[in-house]
Amino acid sequence: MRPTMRDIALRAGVSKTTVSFAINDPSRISEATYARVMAVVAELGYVPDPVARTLTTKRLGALGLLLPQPIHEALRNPYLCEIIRGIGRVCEEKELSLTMIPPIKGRIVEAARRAFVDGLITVGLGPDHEAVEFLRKRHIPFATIDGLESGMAYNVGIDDEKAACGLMRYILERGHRNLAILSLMPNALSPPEEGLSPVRDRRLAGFSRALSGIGLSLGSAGIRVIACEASFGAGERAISLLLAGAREGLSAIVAMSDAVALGACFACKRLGMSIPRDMSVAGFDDIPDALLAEPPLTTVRQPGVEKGAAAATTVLTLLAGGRAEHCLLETELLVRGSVGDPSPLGAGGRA
Amino acid sequence: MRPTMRDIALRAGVSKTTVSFAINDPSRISEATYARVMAVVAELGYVPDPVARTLTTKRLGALGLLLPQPIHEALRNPYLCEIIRGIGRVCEEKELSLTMIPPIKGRIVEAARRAFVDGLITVGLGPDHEAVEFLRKRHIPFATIDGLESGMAYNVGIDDEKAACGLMRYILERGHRNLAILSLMPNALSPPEEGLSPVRDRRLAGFSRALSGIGLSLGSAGIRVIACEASFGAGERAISLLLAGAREGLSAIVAMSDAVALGACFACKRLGMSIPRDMSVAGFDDIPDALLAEPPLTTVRQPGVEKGAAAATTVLTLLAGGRAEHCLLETELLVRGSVGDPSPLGAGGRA
DNA sequence: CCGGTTAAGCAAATCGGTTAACAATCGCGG
DNA sequence: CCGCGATTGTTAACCGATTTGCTTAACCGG
Repeated sequence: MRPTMRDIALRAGVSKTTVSFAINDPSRISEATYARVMAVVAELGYVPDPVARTLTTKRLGALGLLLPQPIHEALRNPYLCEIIRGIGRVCEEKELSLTMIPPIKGRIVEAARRAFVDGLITVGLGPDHEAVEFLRKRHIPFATIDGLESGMAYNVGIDDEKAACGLMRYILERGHRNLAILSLMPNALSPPEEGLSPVRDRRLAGFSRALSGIGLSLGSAGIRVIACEASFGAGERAISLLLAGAREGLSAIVAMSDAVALGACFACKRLGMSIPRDMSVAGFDDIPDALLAEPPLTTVRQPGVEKGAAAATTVLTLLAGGRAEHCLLETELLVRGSVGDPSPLGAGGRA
Repeated sequence: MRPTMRDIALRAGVSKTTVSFAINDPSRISEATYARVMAVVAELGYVPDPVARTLTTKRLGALGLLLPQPIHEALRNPYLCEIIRGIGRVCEEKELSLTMIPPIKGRIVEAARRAFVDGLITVGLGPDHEAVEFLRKRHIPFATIDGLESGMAYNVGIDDEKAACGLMRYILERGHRNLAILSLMPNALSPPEEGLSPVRDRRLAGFSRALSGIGLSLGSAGIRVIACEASFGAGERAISLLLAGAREGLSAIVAMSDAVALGACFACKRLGMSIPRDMSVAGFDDIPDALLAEPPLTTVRQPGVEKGAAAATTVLTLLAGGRAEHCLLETELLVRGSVGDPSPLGAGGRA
């Protein structure tokens, strides 16, 4: 069995306290004793049990990320990876580890309960989500990413409404009137009580505002809103399915995530279409692949890494007893090659 | 402050023991008492402290992944993401969380020390790595991925030598004689004592064997071996640098990872070359992007997700006291579009 | 009415550390 | 040679749970 402090103390002929001092504060004991204790420590290969230590110090040395989906799916989402990388960068600096906490039995709050961490970060959860409520009640330091700004939780995000509106305006300015909007799922794995995605709602609102600028709405003819999981595969399937039916003049696809948009591109290409000649596609996030795609994807850049880093910093501030605040990051419309003019083909197909 | 078991006991007018029973084994107490206790539990929002519980139960409910690099860099590596996804899938099933543990002060073993986990998984560490030795000494259940098969640790991997040899044979059969091999760094962040990468060494051995089949070696004229971090950016830089000098007849680039290969492709394209007409590129791993690239990347598929899952399963087996064994997974040469015949241009340049 | 089960609840030990409070020893100035 | 502070080490309480025995009371058949 693994040696404990008692074993060391016994073998070195000192008390547990002395061993503890040798390890945590050598200045408290004589050099000779220190040497003797450490010799035994080395001999038995003793390492203090981090768990036991935690009981009194109250520090685990870990930050937790409450994932909205199973790890297996979450890491397929490049945008989420960016966020994790940002959190990781901060953890790195503070010598913390990062625990990814998937929902248990589909419930995030259940996962939050058993978390072995000093602080938590959530993604996509509004202030009335049961998990957020739980964290507040338990006074666990935490920050939300892509949640809602409220008195209930410190949030890190962007102005989704404005960004989405800007993107849609651009699409409309290019002349597109016949669109498929690939929205997000309410929440990948959510039973109703898990609450809806604040991000999705605000982006839809942004789209809506842009549309209303030219007298259209999300319900207008020619505007389809399709809920779609945030993954390449989901985007591909959604568009394949859509185009398998009548194309009905569709000239542009606007997705709420780049992963979905790239999936859509893939589906289009497989059907022999050329982008942006036969179909325009726009995304959201600016994941690394967006730039590498051919043509490079027109999208809204949002700083994923910075989001993660800001959230982690917020949690650490809270942990240190400091006063935190909401954080709103900048976005930018990146006009690249995937959006063109409405194709004559598309227009023709409509008739 | 967060309520403890004592608080509940006091308020419910029972002993701590009774509260513990109410939570862990209600059958041990009367229904009336159970109800009373749980009412107080609900009222105060009590949740047992997982850390304290662990002290006696010895189960943390978490698996740890010892990363060879900081999280920030590690997650940029799609292949590593695949591995993590595989581990995640297993964690999911067992309701465990997954802790990503970056090196501390550049030392993996230091990170292993403070890990709050039931079992660990390492990536790319040989049996003589100090971290692996530490884990053995401490009898922590663990498995290595891409390590070496040995009596010291259960390993999950592929036959790197054979796979690399197969890939190189194919390249040589297509007629290429003037190559750049993008090898891996000894280890992204390793001081010498961190040990070299077993994977790299065996793949080089495989390349070497294939080359020797036609009378060449890694040291022959026309064969360059360039160490390169396992990332898109590193591959891009390495090739940009290489091609900035004289091209010297180079007709093919063989990388040890797809990320690097894709970076190399990008660099080539930016210089106006067409793949595979002007330059052939082959990778290793078969990450999702490999198939999506244009042209799709010729590569060696190795099952990243399965690797992770197998390693996690191994650790769980060990944890349950069972007997584990090494796991050697299958690879497959995927001939796609990125490798062609040596270009006349390349051949000409050599003169 | 009695001995023997069973059920319900509790006190105390334990897990492996940290830390406050205190005791013993030493050195040194006065 | 006394007394005081600094140095070194120890004892014991504590962190928040689990778990082993033990006690008490209720119940049951004979």
